[in-house]
Parts: sequence; structure tokens; C-alpha cells
Amino acid sequence: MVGMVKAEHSPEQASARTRMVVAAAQLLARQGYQATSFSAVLDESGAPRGSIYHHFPEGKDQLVGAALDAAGGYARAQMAQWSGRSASEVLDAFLELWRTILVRSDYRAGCSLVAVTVSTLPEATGLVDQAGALFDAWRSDLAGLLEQGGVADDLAPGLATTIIAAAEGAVILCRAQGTTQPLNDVGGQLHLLVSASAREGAPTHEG
Amino acid sequence: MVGMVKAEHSPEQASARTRMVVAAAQLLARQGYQATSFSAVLDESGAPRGSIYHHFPEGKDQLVGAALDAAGGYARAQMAQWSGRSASEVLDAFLELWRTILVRSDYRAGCSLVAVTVSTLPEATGLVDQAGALFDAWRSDLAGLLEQGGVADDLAPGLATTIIAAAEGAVILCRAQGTTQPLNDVGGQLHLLVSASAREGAPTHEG
DNA sequence: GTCTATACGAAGATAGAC
DNA sequence: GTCTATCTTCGTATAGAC
Repeated sequence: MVGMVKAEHSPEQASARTRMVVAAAQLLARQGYQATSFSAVLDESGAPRGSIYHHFPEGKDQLVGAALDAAGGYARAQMAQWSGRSASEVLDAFLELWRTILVRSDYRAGCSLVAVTVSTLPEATGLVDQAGALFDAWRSDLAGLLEQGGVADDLAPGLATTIIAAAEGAVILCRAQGTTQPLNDVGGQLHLLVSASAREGAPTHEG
Repeated sequence: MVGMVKAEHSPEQASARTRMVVAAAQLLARQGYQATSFSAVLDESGAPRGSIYHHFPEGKDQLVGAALDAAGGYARAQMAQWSGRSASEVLDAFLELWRTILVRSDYRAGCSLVAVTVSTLPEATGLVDQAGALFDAWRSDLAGLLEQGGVADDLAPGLATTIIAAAEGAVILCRAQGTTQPLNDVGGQLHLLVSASAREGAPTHEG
């Protein structure tokens, strides 16, 4: 996703490889798999042509795989910082992650994992599986946070899946309609579900 | 989406144009915009090469636009048949629509509108806008059904948006993970929201 | 309405020099 | 580690015959 990946503080100083991975993740998030061409990645990253098969000897899918890991890992790194928050706060942080991507990109970027899942060729099963594994890691991370935040243990996994699915779907609607309204609507409904899933005597610490 | 479009009863007898539109919608649902090439459309549809610029003089985007309308229109036609059902039944019918597409395609197909939104080039703003308009038509149709089915009028639009977003997101997760589990999880949570949105003294007629 | 042939660009990938 | 040059394939689109 846009802005979801960074390795060094100043992009210009990052290694050519890192810059290519970041550019690939951003291009995936905007236009999908096919449009994430080497030419586009080189333009975006400023990396030299010769870097391509030096850093990614297995070609395009290796680059895309690295981009998926970077995007998925960035989100996980963000979530790792939300430990100790209430379930409601965790939900807001997750929604805010997506809202930022939408607004910063003027509603043109979304999720790299979604893009790969939806726009890869039938041959590239490996990439889709990789996206699936990352989605599951997100679900697992998010479920853990929700449990810590007061959600009943048996309800957390299903709720986490729902939050991810609804947010991803809302991001797509926002892109298609050029507004954050769907994400706002979905956020309101998800908060109802979080409240309804609260453990008996769970800490709420609103604010 | 797969199986979401049909004009005549026997696909073989449909006009070349119709067969091309159906094939395009299916290819979009499986692999996105770029992979929906003329060659692929001709292979899938069995239409003759010469039909392309005869039926679609404006080229590929005209074909894709027609495919979007067909896919969007098919879903609307389905929804039109659900009038009079309870909100819970409407939700189930909507989820079943997607489950069928997933299972029939062995988890390889999803939504054409999503595919276009996520995998089109920045130039083709028109197609994304078209998808956005169709999403809004879905929301409007679904909100109307929910109101008829017992959902409070002021809650129906936001709930409809949430159902569409969550279902679309769940379909993507299902494709990535090769299972209907995410759709099942999301369905359970959405039923909670539908129950919570019931109008005072609304008909429930379960079953 | 459909056909063949072809133009033109861009994609991914490889070879070999520096 | 990076460069240029090149190969092959595939994409959209057009021209003109039937």
C-alpha cells in the first residue's frame, strides 16, 4: 500500500533493491499485478536497469513476492504497536491505517495483497497463496489484540476476519466512489460488533 | 462474475456480442483488467476475430464497460427477486450469490467491479467511476430490500454499504485462502448487525 | 458481419561488456 | 552492480478483402 513500506529513513539513500520493492508495493496497490511492470518500477524507484535481474534473478514474481512481504510486514509492524489498547481503539487504528492510504493517494491506492489476489494470472498460484498466508497473519495478530482489548476469546478470530474483510471491501468502495463515506459507514457498524463482543467485565477504557 | 451474466438461455446461441461481454465479465472476475485481453475474450467466447471492432468500435474499454454493466445488472436482477423477504433472508441470499461464484470457480473468481476498481490504469477513470455508480446502485437496491425486510429506515443505507463491503472483502479472503471460511465468519457477524438494526415491531418471519 | 494481414508498442527475459 | 542491446511474445488497433 502507499506509504506502507519503508526500510531506511530517507528513500533516496535506501538500497536499489529496497527502493524497487517499495515501488512495486505502491504500484500493486494502485494498479494491480500486470501494471506493476519493471519499467514502471524503475521509473518510480529510480533504480538502474541493471539491478533487475541482479537482485531478482527469478524475475518479476520474485519482486512481487518481496513487495507482498514488505506490505504485509509493514501492517504487522503497525499492529505490533497497538498492544495494550482497548478493542475499540485497535479497530480505530486499523481503520485509520486504510484511511491514510486512501486520502494520501487521492483514493487511487488500496491494498497490495488484494491487488495480487484479484489481478494475478492463474499460473501464479504461489503469489495468491502468499497473500492468503499474510491475510491469515493479519487475522491472527488482530485477533490477539482484540482479545487483549477485551473481546471474548472465542469471538476474536471471527471478528478479526470480519474487520479485515469489511475494511478491505470498504477501501475498494471508497476508491470506486472517491470518498471515505463507505469506510465511515463500515467503521460505525464494526464498532457495534466490537461492543457486542466484549468479554464479561472487560476493560473498556474509552479514550 | 462467473455465472453472473447471461442473456439467452443457451450461451452457444447468443449473439457474438453478448458472448464477448459475458466472457469479458468472467475474465475480469478471475484475473482483472489487463488479463482481459481480446485474445482471451475471443478464446472464451468463441467469437470471431472480426467481431471485435465491429461491435466495440471504441476498443477494449467499451467492451469492459459493457461487461461491468452486465455483471452489475445481473446482481441487480437477482436482488429484484428478493422483494418481500425478511432482512435476514435478504442477507443470506446476497451471501449465497457470492458463495456460488466462489465454489463454482474453485475459488478463482470474484467480482468484476472490484477487479476493475483495483486493476485499471490511472487513465481509465471512466471505468472506475462506472464501477462506483454500480456499487451505489447495489447499495440502494439492498437498502430498499432491508427496509422492506424490517430494518429501520435510517440504518438501512449504512448497513447495506457494510454488507456489500464485508462480502466483497470476504470474497477476496476466500480466494486467497481457498476456503469459504472468511465468508462464513463474516456472514455470522453481519447477521448480528441485521438483528440489531431491526425496526421496532418489525416482521422477522424466520424461515 | 466476419476474414486475414499487419502495424506498433510494451511486456518479460537474456547475453555480454564494463 | 550496473550498462546496453537484443530476443520473443503478446497487447491494442487498423486496413482492406470477402
